[in-house]
Amino acid sequence: MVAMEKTVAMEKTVAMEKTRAGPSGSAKAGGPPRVICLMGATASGKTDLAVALVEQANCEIISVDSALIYRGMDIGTAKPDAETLARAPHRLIDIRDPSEAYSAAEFRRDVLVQIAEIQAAGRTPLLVGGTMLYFKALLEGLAELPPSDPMVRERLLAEAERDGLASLHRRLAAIDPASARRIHPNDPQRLQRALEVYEVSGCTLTELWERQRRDRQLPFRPVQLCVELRDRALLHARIAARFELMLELGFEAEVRALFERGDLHPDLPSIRCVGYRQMWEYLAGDVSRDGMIERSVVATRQLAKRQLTWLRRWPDLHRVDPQERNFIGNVLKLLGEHII
RNA sequence: GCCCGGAUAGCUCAGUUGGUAGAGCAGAGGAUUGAAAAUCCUCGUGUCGGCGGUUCGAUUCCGUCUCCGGGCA
Repeated sequence: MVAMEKTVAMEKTVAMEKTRAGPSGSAKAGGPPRVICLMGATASGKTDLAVALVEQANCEIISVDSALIYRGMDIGTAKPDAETLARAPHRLIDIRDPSEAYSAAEFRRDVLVQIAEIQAAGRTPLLVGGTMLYFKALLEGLAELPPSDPMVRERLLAEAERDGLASLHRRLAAIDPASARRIHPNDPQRLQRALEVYEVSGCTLTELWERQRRDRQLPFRPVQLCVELRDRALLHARIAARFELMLELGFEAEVRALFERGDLHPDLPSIRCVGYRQMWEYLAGDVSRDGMIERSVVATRQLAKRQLTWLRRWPDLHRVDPQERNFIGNVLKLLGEHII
């Protein structure tokens, strides 16, 4: 009887790990330490909540955001201001120059180091952000693949321009039919990546994915929270208001400084960020100021929508709405059940 | 007041030699493995401004009214 219970409990644990280690069960005694994952669409109030948590619990923030990594990109990324950062320091912000690239794999490597450091100091890591692929890379791992290769990418891009995307897709179908079936012929980025992996490693993406270990144990157990405004119209209103505020805070001058550096261009991941891309077009004289504002707000709404698509089917998520009364108190209570 | 244009999807507009209409954008849903704030996929019934007339049939032609531009007084 006792043995059976033990077996059931073990199976439960294994199942939990497979589904990204859900927060069910008591976390206080034993087991790997907790980390808090705080997710949510842009402009839904993640930062405010994170700062409040830092002030009321023994935790330390790590940013999970592909735009906050860039130095000199502060206003348009809604990076917390200096005063906020002094109160609630964020790790993994300002770690790249806008001319540089970053990746989910680099994030995974970096974030594991930061988590270990915070835990060694006796605190709970508080991961906050909206880059859902980064959260996924951390929680589920990535296959061992070669990093991107700028030379190969350039060659593939030239090939696509010369012979068309269909040609790339045909070539992929010949070497890796499974990937070709999965990747839409109009998706230049994934087509390029699949071919790049093959050219660099000699192995197909499909082969390398199959070698991926899915039963990896995380060195922590996540409590996953999602800040979600249930009213979409309210989210849209907040997005529009926030962009106006960014303009008042000097967003145009911020992008102009990048524009005038001379070494940056609109194909860079940094300049493709929401708002920066549109302000760049305005500075280049391609759209009017009103057009820039409209397109920036639209792009932000579309970003939020894509984030919500990730979140909608995300497992083991505690959803909290900043509109509810005693919002922070409720979150603290929820976390208290798992951590404190 | 007169003349000329407009009025069609949330927006900008195309179109129907008379058989009740379709693009782009927006929006919604989805995908997402080293660019991810990226990249890609799917989704289009709307008194065709109102009223009347001609017609088997009008969003289309005619009349009239309303509104919006522009011009002339």
